[in-house]
Amino acid sequence: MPSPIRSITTHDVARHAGVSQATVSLVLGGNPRARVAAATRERVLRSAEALGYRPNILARGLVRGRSYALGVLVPDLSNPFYLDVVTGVQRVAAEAGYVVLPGDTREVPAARHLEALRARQVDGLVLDGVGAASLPPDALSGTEVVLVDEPPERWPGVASGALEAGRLAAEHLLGLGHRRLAFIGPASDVHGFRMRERGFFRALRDAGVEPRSEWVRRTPPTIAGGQRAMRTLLASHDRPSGVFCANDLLAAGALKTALTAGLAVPGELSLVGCDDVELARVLTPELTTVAIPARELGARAARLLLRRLDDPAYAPRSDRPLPVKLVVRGTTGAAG
Amino acid sequence: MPSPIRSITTHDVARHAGVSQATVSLVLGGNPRARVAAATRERVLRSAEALGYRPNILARGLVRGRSYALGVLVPDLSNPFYLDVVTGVQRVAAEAGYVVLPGDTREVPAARHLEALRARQVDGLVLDGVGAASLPPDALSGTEVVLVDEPPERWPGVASGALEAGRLAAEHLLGLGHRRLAFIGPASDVHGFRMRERGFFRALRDAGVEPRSEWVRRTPPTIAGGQRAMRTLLASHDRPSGVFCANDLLAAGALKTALTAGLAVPGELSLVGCDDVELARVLTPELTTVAIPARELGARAARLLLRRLDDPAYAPRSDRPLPVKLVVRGTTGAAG
DNA sequence: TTGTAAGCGTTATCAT
DNA sequence: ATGATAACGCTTACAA
Repeated sequence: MPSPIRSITTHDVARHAGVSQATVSLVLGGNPRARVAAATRERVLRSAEALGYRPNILARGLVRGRSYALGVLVPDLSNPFYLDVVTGVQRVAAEAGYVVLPGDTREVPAARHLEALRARQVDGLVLDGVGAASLPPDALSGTEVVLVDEPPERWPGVASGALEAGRLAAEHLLGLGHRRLAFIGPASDVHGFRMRERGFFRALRDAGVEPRSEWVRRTPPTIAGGQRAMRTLLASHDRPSGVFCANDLLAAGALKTALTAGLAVPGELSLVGCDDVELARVLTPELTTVAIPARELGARAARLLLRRLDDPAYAPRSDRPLPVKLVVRGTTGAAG
Repeated sequence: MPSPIRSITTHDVARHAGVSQATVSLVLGGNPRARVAAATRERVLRSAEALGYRPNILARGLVRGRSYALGVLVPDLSNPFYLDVVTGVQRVAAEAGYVVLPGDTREVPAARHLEALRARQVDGLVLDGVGAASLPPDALSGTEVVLVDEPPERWPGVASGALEAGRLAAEHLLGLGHRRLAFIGPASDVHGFRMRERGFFRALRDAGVEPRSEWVRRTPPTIAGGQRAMRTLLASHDRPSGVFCANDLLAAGALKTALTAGLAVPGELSLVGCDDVELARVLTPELTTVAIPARELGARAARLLLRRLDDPAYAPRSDRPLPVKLVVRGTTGAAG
């Protein structure tokens, strides 16, 4: 049974224009080196217009061996940061005629997403924060892959200055006179988070500040996680005076808990987030954070992926991470 | 030129199993009334497994006249409410083997999205808050459409209790003794917003409270919009004591501005939002709001759409809107 | 310059 | 119960 309302095909246009179906394809297929008489082309174009012809991208894909679809996997689409990455991919992809299928691994494991994307013949994959290394061996074989903020070992990737982000946060807090510094971040081995953490502690050590293990709180990188972690930090009789949170969601949760507990922020506690999502400016006081260019990260990933789709041998020359920037707002102040 | 890495097809499996390609399709196609000898079926299954066969959904779609893809259009994906609606659609769609192509009309107009989705042969469309009525005449023709929170005139739809939401907000504020009530909402003619507004004002009038026109602030339904509107409200020497915001983003912005201006919330100003997105519980004080079941709204829309795909004549019997619920938190208190 | 024909991977209708 | 065979809508040699 054919589709209920059959849409206009090249055959219809051909009949209407009095030419062969192949000629229609030549004219409408956007093939640059298609040589068709101006008069014929005109006629075909007019017929297509008149009938309201729309090419069937699926059929085109079938013969070209391309689906013109890209998969994007992130850990949590409800985190505005990842959503922005996806949006960046989307924008670039759309310009090239690609559609993007976003997926998030909160409820469905990455491997299952990959399975589904593969059945859909996606031409390429962008993976951010899903730990490509710990995936089933050939979950990624046969598809072009670009990684975001992961070590570019087996696959090419784009990166933000995660190490630098951690360092900036540390130096800002140190510069304000803080020495009693805590860190809140996920326990997962997501490379981007690891680097933020490493940058932070490296800067501390460089300044001769030895981190205390009880001030390193591991928790899911969500608002709820931030609240829990801050509750623990406040429960100890020996409180830190400054905290770096591995992302803004954690920071938002931490801030909430601190304020609810009656702490003055930044009077008694300074807080630095990371990402600079819109939420950061809605909080009161506004969140000091490190801005990561999420959209640009996604856009870059998409550009790299699209290039490699055309030329699998293409390797980016500059692996330089995207610049990050400290944004000082209201949650940080001089140490008591 | 075929795709670089040709994947396993039914032909490969057929060769491997020593049967015809058609038989493979019969076994693997999931056709319930396919009668194949148990031994043959077993052999085919084993071969498919061995070769790692994955059906090509695009090819299947081509012959079935289905793409197994659904489009979802919302005004703003960065609004967690709409993201939740999309997530709801996604979950249901995925279970039925459909993929969803989300689009947002912030940068690209709905008509252009529709154009692209149509070229991709999407089987159906879910539209939320994009004003289906004001689209080009045949932008939606030839596709199954389900509307969310719009008047179900030409197309079937699902709805939340938007009218009720406005009423709940009003009655809550009235119950707290507020009489000087303002409203912040978008100027656009998005039906859902209109209903929330109507419900609010209707309840006011029912209570004998006449709304003041200078306390009706129109602004884009975003955080920035909420800030602007609240700034205007505060600038007038005659301030309202309670405000209903058409969504939580507006409320978050309004709260921020009020707090920054030094107002006590809820001491001097009570604030009610709408949607109950996660953000509502991160703010300090936590936002009183009306919970709308966004995910369920999306899930319902998807279920309706999928049903109609199988049976275009199907019309839902119960149009009952999804229940909404007032969630009293910290931004509302008794009138001074 | 244009038309014919093969084929992309699948489903589905036939014969066998 | 299984195997040819003809679509699905398109692209792309190759022939005319």
